[in-house]
Amino acid sequence: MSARTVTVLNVAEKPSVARSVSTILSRNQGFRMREGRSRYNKIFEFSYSIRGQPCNMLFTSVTGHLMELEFDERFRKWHSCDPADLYQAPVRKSVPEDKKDIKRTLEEEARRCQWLVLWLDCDREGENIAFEVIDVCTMANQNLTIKRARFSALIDREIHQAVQNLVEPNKWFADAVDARQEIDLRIGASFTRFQTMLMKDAFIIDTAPGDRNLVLSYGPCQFPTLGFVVERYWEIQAHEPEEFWTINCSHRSDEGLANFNWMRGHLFDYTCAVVIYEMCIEEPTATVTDVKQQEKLKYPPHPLNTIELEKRASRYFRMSSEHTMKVAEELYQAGFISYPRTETDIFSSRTDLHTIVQEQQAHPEWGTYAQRLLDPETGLWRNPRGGGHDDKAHPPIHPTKFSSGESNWSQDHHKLYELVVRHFLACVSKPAVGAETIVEIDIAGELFHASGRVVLEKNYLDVYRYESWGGTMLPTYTVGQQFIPTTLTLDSGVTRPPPLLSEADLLTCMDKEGIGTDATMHDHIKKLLDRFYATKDANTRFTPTNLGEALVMGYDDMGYKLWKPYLRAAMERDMKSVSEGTKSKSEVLATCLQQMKACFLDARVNKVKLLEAMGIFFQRTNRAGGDELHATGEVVRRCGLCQESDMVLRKNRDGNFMVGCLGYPQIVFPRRKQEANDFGCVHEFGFGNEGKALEGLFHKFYYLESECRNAVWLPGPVLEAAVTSNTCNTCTPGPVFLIQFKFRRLEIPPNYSVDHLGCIGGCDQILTELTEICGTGSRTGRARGPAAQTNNAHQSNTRQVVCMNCQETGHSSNDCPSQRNGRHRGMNQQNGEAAVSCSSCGMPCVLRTANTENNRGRKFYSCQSQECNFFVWEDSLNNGAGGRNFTRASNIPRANPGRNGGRGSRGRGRGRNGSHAANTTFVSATGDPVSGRRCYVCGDPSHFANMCPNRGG
DNA sequence: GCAAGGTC
Repeated sequence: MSARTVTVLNVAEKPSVARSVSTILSRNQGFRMREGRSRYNKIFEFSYSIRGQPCNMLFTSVTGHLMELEFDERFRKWHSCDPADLYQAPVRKSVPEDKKDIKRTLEEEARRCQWLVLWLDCDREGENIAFEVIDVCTMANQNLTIKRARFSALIDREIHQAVQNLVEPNKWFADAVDARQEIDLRIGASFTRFQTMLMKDAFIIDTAPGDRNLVLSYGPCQFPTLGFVVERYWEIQAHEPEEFWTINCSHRSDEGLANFNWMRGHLFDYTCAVVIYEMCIEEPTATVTDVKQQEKLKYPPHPLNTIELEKRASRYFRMSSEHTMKVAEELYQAGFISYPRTETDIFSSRTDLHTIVQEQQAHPEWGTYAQRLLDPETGLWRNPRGGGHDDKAHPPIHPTKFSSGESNWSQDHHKLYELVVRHFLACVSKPAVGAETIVEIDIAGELFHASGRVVLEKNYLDVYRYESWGGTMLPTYTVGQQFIPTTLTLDSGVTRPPPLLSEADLLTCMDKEGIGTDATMHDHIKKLLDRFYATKDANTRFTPTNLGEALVMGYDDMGYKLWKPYLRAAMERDMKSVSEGTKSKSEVLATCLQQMKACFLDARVNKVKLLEAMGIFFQRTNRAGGDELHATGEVVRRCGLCQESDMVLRKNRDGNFMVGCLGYPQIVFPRRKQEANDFGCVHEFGFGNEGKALEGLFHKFYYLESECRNAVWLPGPVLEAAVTSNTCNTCTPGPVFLIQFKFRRLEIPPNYSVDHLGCIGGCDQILTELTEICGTGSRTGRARGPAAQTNNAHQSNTRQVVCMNCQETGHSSNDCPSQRNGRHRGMNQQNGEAAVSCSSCGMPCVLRTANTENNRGRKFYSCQSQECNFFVWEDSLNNGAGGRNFTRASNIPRANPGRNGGRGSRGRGRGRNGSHAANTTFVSATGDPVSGRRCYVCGDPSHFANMCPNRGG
């Protein structure tokens, strides 16, 4: 070896890269391979010349991060410190036991070298690993010259270019990761310890039966992932089914059948739909007004990256993302597919796509397609389009070796390899071509359209059998042509809630909000299942468990969005600033940790919210842990209503006090019946009889059998309240224990004392006055999630007030809709607004405001009589609703008059029957009684669901 | 017993 020769230690992020780069750089003379201390990380040796400098190259690798961040020894045990201390506890990086052999290899080789060249992946994590390697190597040899190789693909030109243009390692990139690691560790450990220790002993957590090592973990990625699942679940719970109507038309001719859809889509206003429908059937001749013909293309998917692979495997094969990655990793290790952890969905122009296709020509199933693809005469080839993502490190996932199946492959290996190959062949293929025809017709001024499609060229669809593009033939129509429809029907339907999130949906949410990386998303999803926060059904759809829902609810009640993706997004922005040098690592760490510590301390002060949320779903133990809640409450008196249970003093989640009966239904399950039965719940509140027709669509509610809803709400300004041993001399039946109150000074009139020893038995004038002046702390529940604005089914999970007027939950007697309407009516009369009498029964009508999706804010009059169904839109009285005559329509039974109350409408407004129905008959354009779908409750074609005699009330 | 990120 020449005296001028330097020995260079090269380190890659993984063994495969060390081998690939060594292969490329030693192309002329080859390399020698020898063992290192770690069985996976071999050492490759070869000669090379860097900018004229002869080098003896040693090439080895690590396996991802070499070091781990951890707390100092004395903070590691859970009970060693207050979790809040974890925001300042010293942390240090060290090499864990299972990486010690790699460290020894690096140390030994570094001692022999003059240069260290870092070949870690060119992203922030890679840069951070580079500095871990530098740490280890410089400890062994302080005289090393340190350089970084920048490369974006493992191809000859790129690698040679990288080694001839070595640069300095980027400390900013590494700093960003250091900050991320430290924040993740401190937040994760503090919240996890806090919530686990708080709740594990306080509740019987039957969601995780028999799991003694139950950990209620919190993490900046896993919690927002859970948040997505819970939010969708709440959205479904909050959904109010709304009935709508649509007019359908079909026409059968010699050439076949055409189904025409109403251009208005559907209407929620039944009256309006009927009026239009009647106009159509009175004048049913259809005139063709337009015939459009156009060519449509269906494009193949973009080249495959990790998230797409996971999503498609989940969609096509119901494979979990975690399992997909395991199988993909094995296929990669065996050389059949390219590196499976990649963001890239565009092929580099240097990739030899044709060669990859050529290899697949021998396959019995798709070989012929590959042959056609390579034949220029077919014109099937098309250079792939990218989706705009490039991690600059790895190409899209593609086949790297031909296989018609290996003997050691499982079904899933076969499926996944096939998906990778078919996807690859698809994205180098031409799009499918179809001819689309749209025919528009006019019936009595109403427009309808029908469309048909003929697939002219399947192209990529021939190989990508996971996708289809249905064709429907349409008879020929010409503009001006007239015909009488074969059927013309008014059909009803109901709006449906969105489905539970599927695994593919969840990945989309995470990707969109930047939760996790493509290599870790599946881990976070799996963590939800491992921690018993969510379950996954056979359709890969996720439902939160009671535990998952309670945790999210608890933090939500505190007002924290810790379960939302915002925290992670903010952290990600900070990391970016650090990597760009606009903020320093210490600056970001200081501000972020300060904020998070404040948040942590506040959460701890408000831990009662978490305990209360847990208390909704889980039974308490007698052990320590949320004793702050006074869970059982202090007994004030025997309940005079049920005469079975005690009434106890309680503080609700908003900090308001009440004295409630212990017989109050503690468990309210918006869940499956079986679950309810297990808890002895027999009362069912659902959707009346139509619930049968909607079974599976909506959740019902089950209450405990021996329930008592007796409650006395205390004045809102109560700051503190404690039951004393003094009893009231006047109230019976006794004893009624007196309560020592402390009121908030600013919230009560000046002539009242802040301290008061009071009685809730009815004798206490001061309590009565303060309640009248200041109101109580009762509430009607909150909206959760975007869909919860109108009415929130979720509130049924919380302890609810029972209205003394209508005996329904969801509002107090102060807020009872029936009372409210009464008040409105009074106000209207005071204001001199026109009062309307029912044209059907003569009773006065109440002016109400609609709260349905399509008519929110619109005013309508509704007959006060519960036996009558009359209703009319206010604006239709004034202007005739755009010229249409509604006089007749108002005699037609209304669609959903009680809708303004949502679930609370049961009982009221359900007294309608078919009394008005006889006036309206439904016939097709041909004069026959209409056929097809009608009432969705009983299926009878003679009426709609709103008139169904089977519909409950 | 805690996080998330690498990778085997």
